[in-house]
Amino acid sequence: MAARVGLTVERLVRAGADLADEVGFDRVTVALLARHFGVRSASLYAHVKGSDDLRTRIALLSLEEMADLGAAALAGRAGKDALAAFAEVYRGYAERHPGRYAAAQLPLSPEDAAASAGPRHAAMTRAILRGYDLPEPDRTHAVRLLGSVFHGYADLELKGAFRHSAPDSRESWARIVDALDVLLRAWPASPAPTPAPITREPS
Amino acid sequence: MAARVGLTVERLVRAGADLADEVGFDRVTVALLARHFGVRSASLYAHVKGSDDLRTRIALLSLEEMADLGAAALAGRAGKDALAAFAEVYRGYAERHPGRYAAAQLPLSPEDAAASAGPRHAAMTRAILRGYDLPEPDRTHAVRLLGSVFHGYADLELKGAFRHSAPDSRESWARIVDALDVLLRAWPASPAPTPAPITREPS
DNA sequence: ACTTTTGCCTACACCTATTAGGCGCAGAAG
DNA sequence: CTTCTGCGCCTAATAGGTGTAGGCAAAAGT
Repeated sequence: MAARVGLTVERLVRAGADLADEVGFDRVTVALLARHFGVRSASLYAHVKGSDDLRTRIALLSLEEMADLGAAALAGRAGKDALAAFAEVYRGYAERHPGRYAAAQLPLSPEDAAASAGPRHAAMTRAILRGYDLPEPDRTHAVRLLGSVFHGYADLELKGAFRHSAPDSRESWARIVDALDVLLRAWPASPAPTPAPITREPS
Repeated sequence: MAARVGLTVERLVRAGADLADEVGFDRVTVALLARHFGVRSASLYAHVKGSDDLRTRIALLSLEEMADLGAAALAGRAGKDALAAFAEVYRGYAERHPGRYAAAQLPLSPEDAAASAGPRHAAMTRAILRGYDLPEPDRTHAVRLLGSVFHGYADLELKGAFRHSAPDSRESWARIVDALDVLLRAWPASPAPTPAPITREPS
């Protein structure tokens, strides 16, 4: 029939990412993607090693896209402005591309992780903190906090955690960014003088 | 052969949760669970509606367990003490029970969500905030922030995001809890009653 | 002891993943 | 313009997971 559809890794990964946004990342399947191209499943194995490889490539693509958006958002901004813009990239990306965002959460092998845009994300978060005045161990703690908030909020929102309760999610997000800005200015100096004994370890 | 193994929903769900902790939540399968009991897959369908039902029940169990631990941790504590204890429940649970923690992230149907321990989690987070002095819309924003940080941090740590970099994750976690305490005390007042025009809407 | 329940089994139909090997169209070589 | 060659997509086939229908025998109720 339609001989030579013209499959390439790039086309497959792109289509796979789109598919993820439509039906959910965990429902992206070699068979489904093959059907989308009007081709048999086996044909994809010439371009992609298999299901895992496909998913990994979609994850890497998503990380790159998000990093590019982040870089664009940070260009020419600093301080709270940069913080808000970067935060909006996360939220916006997760909203517009739920499947890609889910893909970006896929645990990667150390090699893939190192080759991914992950380090760029970390570097950008660090760059945002240049606008605040944090000495070194704290800067890393702050990077981790920001990463947690951005990811945690986007993830919870995606799962609908805020969908059916009172204040609109966008409003909370704006207020949270405000709060983070305040926090980064008032970041508590290194170890508090209270070495309080941790009391319990349940279960 | 071994007639009547004595399957029940509870035993299946419990074993499924343990299995999730061993092999990962997404690798929990009806077939695997059946093998674990030395039984054919079809036999499980008398107790559980299917794969989705099984997963959902594991998710609900995990949410309950976490809520119980949270309640125990909060008993008799207030303020920063309560905050730190609750935070530790999240981190500790995710660390000891990665599969269950992943299960707890499963998106639930509205009915299941309402019947789950999810609302208890929200109520406990709200209770923590009683130790701080936040007026009402802000309290909800703060609940969402805390939820995001707790979940985001646990999730990232589980995926190994902090595993191969400088300061130990536990240290960051302690410092982040400190920072959240500071933030909740210095929470920025709501924006002026003047509905300031939103400046820009990118994209 | 009998009947009823019901727990687990066999058999099947259908889906996805993945491998092995075949055939033909596209572009290069003559 | 023909012929050759390769690679791009195919068919075939295996393995494992989900889920349904119906059977048989052990447990439980009388």
